[in-house]
Amino acid sequence: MTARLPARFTAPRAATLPPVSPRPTLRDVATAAGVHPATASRALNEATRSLVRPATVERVREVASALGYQVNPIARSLKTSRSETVGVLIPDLTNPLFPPIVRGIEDALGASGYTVLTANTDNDPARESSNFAAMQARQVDGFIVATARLDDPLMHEAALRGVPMVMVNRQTEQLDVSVVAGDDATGIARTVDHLVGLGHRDIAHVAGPLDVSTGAVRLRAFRTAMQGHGLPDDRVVVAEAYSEAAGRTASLELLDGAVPTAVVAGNDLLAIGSYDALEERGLICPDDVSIVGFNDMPFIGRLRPPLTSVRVPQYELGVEAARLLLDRLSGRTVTPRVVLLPVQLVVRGSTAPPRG
Amino acid sequence: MTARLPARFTAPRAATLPPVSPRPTLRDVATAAGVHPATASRALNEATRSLVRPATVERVREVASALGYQVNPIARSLKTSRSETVGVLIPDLTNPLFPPIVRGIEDALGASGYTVLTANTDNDPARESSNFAAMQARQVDGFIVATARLDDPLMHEAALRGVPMVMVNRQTEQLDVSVVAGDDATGIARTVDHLVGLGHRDIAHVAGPLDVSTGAVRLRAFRTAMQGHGLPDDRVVVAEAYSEAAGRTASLELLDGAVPTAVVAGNDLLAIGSYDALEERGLICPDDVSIVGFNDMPFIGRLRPPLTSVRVPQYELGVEAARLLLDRLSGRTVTPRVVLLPVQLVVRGSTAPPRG
DNA sequence: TTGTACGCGTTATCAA
DNA sequence: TTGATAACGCGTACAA
Repeated sequence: MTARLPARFTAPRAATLPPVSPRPTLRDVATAAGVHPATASRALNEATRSLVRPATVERVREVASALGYQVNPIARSLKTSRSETVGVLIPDLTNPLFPPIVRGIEDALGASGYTVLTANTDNDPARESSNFAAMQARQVDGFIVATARLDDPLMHEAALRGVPMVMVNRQTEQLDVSVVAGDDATGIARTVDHLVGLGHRDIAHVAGPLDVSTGAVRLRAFRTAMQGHGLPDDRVVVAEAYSEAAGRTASLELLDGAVPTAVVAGNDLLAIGSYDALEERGLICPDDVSIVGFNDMPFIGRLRPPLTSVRVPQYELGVEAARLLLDRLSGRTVTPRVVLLPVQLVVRGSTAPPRG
Repeated sequence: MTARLPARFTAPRAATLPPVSPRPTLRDVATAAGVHPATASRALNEATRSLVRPATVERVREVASALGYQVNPIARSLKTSRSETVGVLIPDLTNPLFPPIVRGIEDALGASGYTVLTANTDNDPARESSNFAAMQARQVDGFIVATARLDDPLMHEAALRGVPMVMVNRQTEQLDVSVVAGDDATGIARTVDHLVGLGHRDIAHVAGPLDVSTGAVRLRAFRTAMQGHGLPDDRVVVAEAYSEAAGRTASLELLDGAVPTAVVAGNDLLAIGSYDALEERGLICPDDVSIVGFNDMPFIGRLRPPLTSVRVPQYELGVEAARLLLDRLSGRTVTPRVVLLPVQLVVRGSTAPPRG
C-alpha cells in the first residue's frame, strides 16, 4: 500500500530552497590563501607537505578549513588512477556467515580511509566476472574475495596480472594470492575427536560443494580424522550448495541408507538441513543422531536443539583480510601469505553419546 | 598463526609479468573507428546516440567491443558530477534485520547500473555525520538511510538541501523525505489481538529506544491496541537499544514487579533478551509468560521455543526503497512518499494461553 | 551529422 | 620553496 503524505507533510520545500552552494575547490582555497593551486595541493597533501614552507602550509590549511574544503576524490582518482576504494565480492549477504566478515572488512578499511564496494554473486561465475569488471572500471585499488572456487580462472588471471587481492574464507587451488581463513582441518579433527569421544563409530559427513575449498578441505579432513581413529571414512554425501535446502536433500539421501549415529555437517546451514531431514524421518537429535555444524553462526546456539559447532572468528577474518590487503596496497608486502585463524569446537545440545 | 607458503607456491609471478596493458580509452576507439572522440562519445552514449548516423554508431560500437572498451566512470563523474553510486547508511550489518534489506537495495540498484557504498554507524550520530560527508565527497547521487532518529538534524538539513534520499525502516519526525517501512502499527495491533484472543489480559511491552521511530510508533500502537481492548496500557519498559543485552535488562526490570502473562517485545532481539531474563528467573516460555517479537528475523522460528513474530518483508523493503530513490534520481518523482509494506503475524510456539 | 574547443578538479613535472 | 603548465578521460556547447 502506498500512502500519500497528509497535507501538512507534503511541503516540498527542497524544491524551493536555493541550490546548495557549490563546494569550494582547490582553486578557491589557493586564491583565498594567495598561493598557486599547485602549492595548495602540496600543502594539503600529507606526502608532499614537506616541500612547502611551514608558514605557507599553516596558512593554506587554515583557509581550507575555514572554507570547509574537502578534496574531490573523483578528480584525484582521475589523476592518480587510484580510488581509495576496495571491492568486496561475496556469494550472498543474507547468508549469516558473511555479515560479520564484511563488517570486519569495513571497519578495518574504513579506519584507513578506504571505502568499500560490495557485490553479491550468488556463486554465479558470470556475476562474479561482471561485478569484478565493473569494480575494476571504477578503479578499485584492490579486492577482497569470498567467492573463490577451487578452479577460478578469473581470480587466477587477476592474480597473475598483479591485481591486489586477498581471498577470505575460501581459496583457489593455485595459491598465488593471499588467503585468510579459519583452520578448517583442525576444526573438523576436533569435531570427529569429540564424537568419537562420546562413543560414536558410525559417523557420516554431509559435505559442502567440492568445487569450493571449504567443501574439499573439510571433506579431506574428515577422511583423515576418521582414518586416524581406524573408522570407515566413506560415509559421505555431498550437498549441492551451502544451504538449508541442499543440506536437507543430502541428509535425506544419507538417511535412506543405514542411519549413522552422528553427522558432521559441512557448515551450519547444512546442519539445519539435517535437522529438517531428521524431523521428516521421525528421528530425534541428539537422541537418535548427533549433529555438528561449522562456523558457529550468530544465534545458532539458540536453535532447537542448540547446535554444536566450530566457532570461526568471522569478524577477525574480515579484519585480517583487510589488513593483508592494506599491506599489499601500501607496497610493504608483496608475496602472498596464508593466514589461518584458530577455530574452536563449541559443544552444545546437538551432540550426545549414541544410544544403548 | 601465520603460515608462510611452501616454496612451490611463493612464485611471485605477478611481479615479473609485463604490466597489465592499459585500458583502451575513448580516443583509442575513435582513432580505430576513424572518427573524432566526440563522435565516439555520442555513439556510445545512450542519450546522444540519435545524433549520430546509424552506420557510424554501428562501426564505433563494433570497434569498442573489439577493443574491450569500457567507459571510465571516474572521468565521466568528474564531468557530469554524478557517480552512479548510492550511499547506504545502516546501524550495524551484523544485526540480522539489515542484510536482507541491503541485499534488496543492491539487487534493485545494481539492475539499474548503480553501485552501492555502505557504512555502519552503530547508531552514533557522529559516525553517521562523518560517513554521510565522506559519501557526499565521493559524489554519491543519493542516499538510503536506515539510521534515522526521530530528531535527526543531519537528515532534515540534507532533505531541505534537496539531497536525494530515502529512509528505510526508520524515519524522522519531520517527514520531508520518502520512507519505506513495515506497517508497524498494524503489526502490533495484530499481536495484541492475538494475545488477547488467547486469554491474556496482563500484557507488557518491552519497547525499543524511543528516539527512533520504530520504538515510538510501536509503543503508541501498543497503547492504542490495549485501550481498544479496555486493558491497562501502562505496563511498559523501555530498552536502551535494539539488542539482546538491552532486552534482557529491560525484561528483568519488568519481572522484578508483578510478572505479566505476556510480553510484546519491540523486536526479535529484544524478545531474545526476554528469553534470557525469563530463564534467569526460572520462568518458562510460553507456560509462564508468552513472548512475541517483531521483524521475523531469519531462523527466528527455529529458536527454543520458536518465536511468534511479525514478519516484515525485509528484502522488499530494500527493493522498494531503491525504487523510490531511482524514481527520484531520474527526476520522475520529486514529492516525498511514505510506503508502508504489509506485515503478517506468524504464530509459533512462544505464545500460548495463560495458565489456568 | 560531425568536428572543435574547453573544462570538470586534481596532481605531476618542469622551470624559476 | 613556489609557480606555470599539462594531463588524467570524458561530455558538451558551439560551430561547421
